[in-house]
Amino acid sequence: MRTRFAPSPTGFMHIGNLRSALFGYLLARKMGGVFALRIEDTDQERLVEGAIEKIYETLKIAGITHDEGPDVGGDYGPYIQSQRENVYMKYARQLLDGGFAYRCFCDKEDDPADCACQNTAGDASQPHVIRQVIPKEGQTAFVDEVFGEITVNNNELENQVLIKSDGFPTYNFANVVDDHLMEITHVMRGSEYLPSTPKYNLLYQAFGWEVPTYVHLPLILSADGGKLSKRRGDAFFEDFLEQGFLPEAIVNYIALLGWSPPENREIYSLSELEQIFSVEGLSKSPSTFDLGKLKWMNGEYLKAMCVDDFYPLALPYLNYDNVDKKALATLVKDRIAVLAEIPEMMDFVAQLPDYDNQLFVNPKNKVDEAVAKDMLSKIIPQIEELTDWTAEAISPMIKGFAETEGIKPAQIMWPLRCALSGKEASPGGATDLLVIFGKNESVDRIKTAIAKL
RNA sequence: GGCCCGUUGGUCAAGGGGUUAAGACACCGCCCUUUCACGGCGGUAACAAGGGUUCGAAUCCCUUACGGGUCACCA
Repeated sequence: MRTRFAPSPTGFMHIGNLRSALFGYLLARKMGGVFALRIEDTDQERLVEGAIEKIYETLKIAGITHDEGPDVGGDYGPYIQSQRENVYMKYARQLLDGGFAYRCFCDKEDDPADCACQNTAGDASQPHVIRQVIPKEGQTAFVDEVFGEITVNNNELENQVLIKSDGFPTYNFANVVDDHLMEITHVMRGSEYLPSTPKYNLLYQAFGWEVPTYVHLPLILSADGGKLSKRRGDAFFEDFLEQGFLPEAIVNYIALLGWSPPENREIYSLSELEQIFSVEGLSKSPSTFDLGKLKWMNGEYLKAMCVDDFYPLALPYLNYDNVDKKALATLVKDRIAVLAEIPEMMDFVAQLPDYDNQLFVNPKNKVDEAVAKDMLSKIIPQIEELTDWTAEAISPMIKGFAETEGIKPAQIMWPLRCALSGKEASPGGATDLLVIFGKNESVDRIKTAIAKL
């Protein structure tokens, strides 16, 4: 049992492609088979420098490891199509000899339907392409594991180009030849290939090769019903990494797009997916990429992490001096869905925002501006006296203050938190913020509040 | 336009002749709470439409509508 991922090195990793890779990988792992990587670089015009390395890198980040490929070797190499040119020519000649293909000397613009090349010998030294002979009549049918039996009339099919005039094979040809030569048993790809699959079947037939099992995957659409696009930043794996999504969360999420697990659960590690994946769970209808749900899932992964693992991830977003960054990370870990939310959530740390006094008004906690001013003024001496600046010491101090003043703890907690953060919402309460800011900064901010009030 | 495929709440989706039609995200409400959040509890919300077949249809068939894919010397 062998599957493959066959991307073109054209730049970034499209989410749809990544999912194809993932499902091919999962199926191979589940069945104890082999997952191969093949680079389809037969379009010389679309080559992008460094794109192959990018593919290796992306798969690695996603945790999708291949057993065979250009970088890791294997018995079916080379795994880069541009290095297999002679292979394709050999098989093209075989088709030529068998009458399954012909040399076509027409211009690109000409309609191959009424081209006479099929019946003339032509001069092989002249520029030309090699086309597949498609029967004019009859039907071609194939069975797809997801979509079932699909039949098309041969007259819908074109005499497609197999070898381009530059000598390189087309995807249509190279794909069939390589899948056979590499003994790929399960072909997984997006459903956009469904309509052209009959042509590939005809090729297999012409060669007398066994047809692989087809597993076509439903498309992934964007929120507006169209395709995922580069412009809106939802098309590429890299886009999401940049936005601070965890690779594990992205992989988990896309696994659930067009596939559903046998049990009623959604959070799965890659290795768990490897255990339970099956083509039965694949659906036919296209699914919409929901950023909101991805965010939720990412948040779940963040919450499940321990602080020590989370800290290095959060560090790039915590550019603050004179504060315990790990304490900040702890505060923020369970409150965000995406790492990129950190700066906005933490902006009050570097600089106290210019807030309105209305901030202090909180009827539920029985706090108004007067109460706030009064309580803050009264607690300052106690704060200044405190020598042990830890949560263990600060918390009882505040509670004790509330007791002697005969107020609810919230009546001092709320003003403190507002004074320290200057925001309606902040990660952590008064105690957390006091600890983080330290005595001097805390007192400064509280005095600022009193002055304003 | 031809051909192919699809259609269960706003989204992901289970269910494939008899179900009060799961669950999740989002949304709303309540509770908890030293804010927000987290967490807990609850709620709104769906079988595209019309015909069949059947004792019985979200499930099977047909038609229509809508959506998508594809018709390259791109993959």
